[in-house]
Amino acid sequence: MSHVFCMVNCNNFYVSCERVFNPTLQHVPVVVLSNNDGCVIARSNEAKALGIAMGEPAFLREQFFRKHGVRVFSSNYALYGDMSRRVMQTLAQFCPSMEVYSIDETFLAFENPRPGELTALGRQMRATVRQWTGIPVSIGLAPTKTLAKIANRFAKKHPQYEGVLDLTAMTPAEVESLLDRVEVADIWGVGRKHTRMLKSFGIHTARHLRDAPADWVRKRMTVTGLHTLLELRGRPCIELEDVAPDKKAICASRSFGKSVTTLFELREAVAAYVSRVAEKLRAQQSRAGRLQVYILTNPHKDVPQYSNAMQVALPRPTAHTPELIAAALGLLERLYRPGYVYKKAGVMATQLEPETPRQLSLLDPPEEEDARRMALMTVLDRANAKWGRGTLSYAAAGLDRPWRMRQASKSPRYTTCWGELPVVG
DNA sequence: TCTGGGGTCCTAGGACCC
DNA sequence: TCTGGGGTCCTAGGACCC
Repeated sequence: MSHVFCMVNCNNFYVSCERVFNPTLQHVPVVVLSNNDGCVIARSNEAKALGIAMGEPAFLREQFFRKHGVRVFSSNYALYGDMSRRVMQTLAQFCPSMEVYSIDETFLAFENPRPGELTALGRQMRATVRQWTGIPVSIGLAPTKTLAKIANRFAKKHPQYEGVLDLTAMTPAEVESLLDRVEVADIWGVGRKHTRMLKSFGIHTARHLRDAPADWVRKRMTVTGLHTLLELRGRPCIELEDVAPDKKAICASRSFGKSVTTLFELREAVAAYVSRVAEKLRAQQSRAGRLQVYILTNPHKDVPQYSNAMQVALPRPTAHTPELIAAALGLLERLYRPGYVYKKAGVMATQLEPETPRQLSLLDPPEEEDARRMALMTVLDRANAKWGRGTLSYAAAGLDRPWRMRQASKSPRYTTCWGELPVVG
């Protein structure tokens, strides 16, 4: 049995989501900013053509945006998350094995396809997603995930492929000349450090890496680098993760929208983040054995710097918000130093373990207390799911939250909020 | 006074991903 | 005024045990 991996990637996903609900954004430069309106994290083709780079700080480009009529949006994750779900549901109809890899990417695995059949199927998938969701996608097919990613890039970048490229339908010589045109930096799994290292040894393209000695790569780039090399040779090492494994760490962190100096404000922020972590723990039916809190000043600014983290083993694994808030605030008291301007705080839960199902009849008193507390958490989660995040929250997390992130240019939550539905007429 | 080896578990740090 | 957030995996090294 052999299968062909398929990578489906949404083109300029966040921008495409904005365009679905706002036709005036077609054919003009559009960018979407990160949380806190910090830097550029999505660009339309027109914005790319203007030379706007991924990750550029937005405040350095404000003049430029105005001058070139660039339409700027804060990120709207309620919208993008919902659109992503629609795209994935559409794709799932074409293939039983699917791994949703990120908000805008998914792998599919086709078993024993007939030669050449997948290009046509890819075209059909692409047209269907476009028609049902409004989102344009590109599709790459190959014998390994790493090669499917490469095929996907070509499908997206070169219009002659009409959005679909199947490496299994090409000759070895054709694949080779394609790998000649891929820089090592653009290979999935090769980052900045390894790029610099490889180039210093004269390895510049995917073909060079494919043909490098395996044991040398193993030594220099660990076993993950070896897997990349083997996958470039067409030997699958990275399997499809059909069922998403439980997360091993869950965190929540944010930069502040305004400067924060007092312990009071930090307490509110940390309590809010830890509430979020607790929700995620319960959503995965896990409890945390350890909790970490960190705070830091703005490393980009020329001000006195302080950054520190502390963690604690919890008395018992828990997903109970008040217990976690108490632990986090205890850590914060010890971390806090007055006299600094804080920019960011974060909370991370680790040593997660599954919430064990309990038999009600066998409860001893402490477990009964535990069950009662978790029942309250369930009520809270249901209310927040139904009426929106933050409907019920702990007072420790603050009310007006002046430290909240900035989102000056957010579009409506067109699809997930009754009050923000687009009006036709 | 000086001297082992083998194994496990945990954490920190680095590299990577989107 | 102003530079994102949330994860994974691998390895080295320390602590501890026999």
